[in-house]
Amino acid sequence: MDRPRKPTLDTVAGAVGVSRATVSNAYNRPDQLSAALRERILETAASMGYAGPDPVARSLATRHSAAVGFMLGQGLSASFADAALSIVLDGLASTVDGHDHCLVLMPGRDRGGPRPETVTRAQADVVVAYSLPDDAPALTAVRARGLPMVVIDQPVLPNTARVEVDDFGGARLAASSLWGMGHRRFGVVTFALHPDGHNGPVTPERLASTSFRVTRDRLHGYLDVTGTDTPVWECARSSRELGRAGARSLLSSTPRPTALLCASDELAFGALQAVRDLGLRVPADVSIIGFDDVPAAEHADPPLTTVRQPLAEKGRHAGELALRLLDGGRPGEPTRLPVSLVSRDSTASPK
Amino acid sequence: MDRPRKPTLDTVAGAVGVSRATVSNAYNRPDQLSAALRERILETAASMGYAGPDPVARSLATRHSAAVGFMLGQGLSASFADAALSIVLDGLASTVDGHDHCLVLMPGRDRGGPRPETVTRAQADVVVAYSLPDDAPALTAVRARGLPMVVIDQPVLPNTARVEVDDFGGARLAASSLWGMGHRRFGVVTFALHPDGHNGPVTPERLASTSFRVTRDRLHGYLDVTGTDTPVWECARSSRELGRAGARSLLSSTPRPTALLCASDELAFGALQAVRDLGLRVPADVSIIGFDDVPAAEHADPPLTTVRQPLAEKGRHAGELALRLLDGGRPGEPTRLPVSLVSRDSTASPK
DNA sequence: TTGTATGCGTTATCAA
DNA sequence: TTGATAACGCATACAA
Repeated sequence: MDRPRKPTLDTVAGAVGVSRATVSNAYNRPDQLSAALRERILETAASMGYAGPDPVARSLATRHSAAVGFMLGQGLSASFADAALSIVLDGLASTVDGHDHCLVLMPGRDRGGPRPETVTRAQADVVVAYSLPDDAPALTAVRARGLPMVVIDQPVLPNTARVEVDDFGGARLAASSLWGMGHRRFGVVTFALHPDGHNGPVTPERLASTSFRVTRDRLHGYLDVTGTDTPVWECARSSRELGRAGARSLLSSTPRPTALLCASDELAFGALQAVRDLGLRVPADVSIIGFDDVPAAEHADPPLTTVRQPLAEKGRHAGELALRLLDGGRPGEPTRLPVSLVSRDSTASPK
Repeated sequence: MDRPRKPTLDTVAGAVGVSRATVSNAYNRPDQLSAALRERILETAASMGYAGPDPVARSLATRHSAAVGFMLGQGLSASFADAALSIVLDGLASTVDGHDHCLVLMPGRDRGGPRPETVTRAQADVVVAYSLPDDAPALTAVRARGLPMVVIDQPVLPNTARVEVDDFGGARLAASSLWGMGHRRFGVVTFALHPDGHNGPVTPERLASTSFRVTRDRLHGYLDVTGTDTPVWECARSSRELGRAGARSLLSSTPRPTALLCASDELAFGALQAVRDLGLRVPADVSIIGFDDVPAAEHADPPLTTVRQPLAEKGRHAGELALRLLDGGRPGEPTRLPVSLVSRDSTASPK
């Protein structure tokens, strides 16, 4: 009743009448043996139901698993609305897959990233950390294993490869454009300052101790031009729904802001909806500006003015960095990808 | 200049003055040695920078890699635009992570699923296939490796574990509800019938040879009620934008349909937008109905009437099934999760 | 062009 | 409670 044991290199070697090494070469170094022999080996291997060298055994022998780990701050469903993550991940996955590497997912459990045990047990040669809080335990676990790491966006770690964008500059760009149009009363809708699930107005104390660099930089970029007394609403996640609620709250204050600066497009989409909810119009009554330039921004109603960052490029570059680290490359200086303002129809001069 | 070799079980065993087996037990079978010794081992291990047993070596010895592979039909960016995938994936990831298993991503390259080589080299004990076309090469690769597999939704494979919903029944439910309200002129917006990237009206020939079971069932469920002469528009992917374009086309025919049946919520969101584009109103001028009941459906403008399927549950169940297969369980009969109609404000009787 | 020998870092069986 | 020892399935210098 016990099924036949799976064939191994040895099995097929025996069947063909050659040594194990030769069969191994047939798969990994075709130039090391005659085409005829190779053909014969592959054929009988197939007929025996041998699907090629076992990946795990190969990994042990070569001492690399041909996999890159991907750690993210939240669960997958929390990020379902966040197109930015999807695009980055897609860029990363393509790059990695193109070099015959797998992507091992390590989603965040609590809000602070993956469990340390998950990291400890994952078979990966290198890890890409996506937008983790400064003190994520998973980071310590990666260090403990001595795995090379590249971080996307945050946190800022000494001597660690990183790819990021100029969040401060981008935010400043957005705010300046609004200021230049004549806006003087602003509201800011931001995503999390801390991984504690808070939704609501931001107090100065909370602002002073953010544990997300990206949030910090974008916020400071905005406030740098609008003034530190600008009301800020914090959303626990970057979601349309939370953005809608935040914007609604901001817009119900008197005097009403004439422009809303949003830390992400997703939040801005919510803000767009909030303006509609209140019977107002964009940009006639309220200007809305986003950050990221996800594909939907162009098709929003009205098309969203936003700060463009090269998302796919970010993922691709992180992948290349990771692969280079595997090749013994040094972390080097962080790569800073360019941002730019994309002016569409959600902003205009105030009446 | 060569860095010191990483410590192994042997290294710490030597340092503590015990055998390799004992150190192994310290990590895997705490009850097999005295607490004191264990403590001492763990301590010196930490001081030597040993982060625990190497995952790859462990996998070779135990003969399972503690990872489940996840194959999907498209690239990540295309798929993640669809909240349904994210939610399913989240359910799967939680389940799997809760049992100390990793998730290895195998995104589709071409439209037919992951590359076979990707599957061949992936370290996973079991694979879950998400909504692949009937003839995906990746499926053959999984078979060749003799890996157990559970498929979500499609394709239907003999003797293979599967979790699905009653797509035909759900679609019928939706159409019947509209019919009951008095609608007689319908349009259908569907996602891909074939993995060939086609966008446009569906001919009877194309309809007759769909390679996606889910599409087939939902479509037939709709047409079963509305009649086979109902115009159908096919979108290459389930995206808001494509749905918008399709709906716009359908709505510009004369006489205009009074109701649009969409194969997914994402397509329905696009349809909602299309109605607005044309200066019409939902549901006064056109009724819209979706499928899935993603979270955004409830917050759409207006809130979307749709067919609810338990997405997270689908992912969780697939995860449990996969884990059970690993435990030597038999595939068993496919699990069919229930669907139900959620009536909200995007449907009403025609004027 | 092919074969031999050894190492990769564990787990697991069995004996002490 | 602890320690030898044999798998696990493969890659790779090196020798033939």
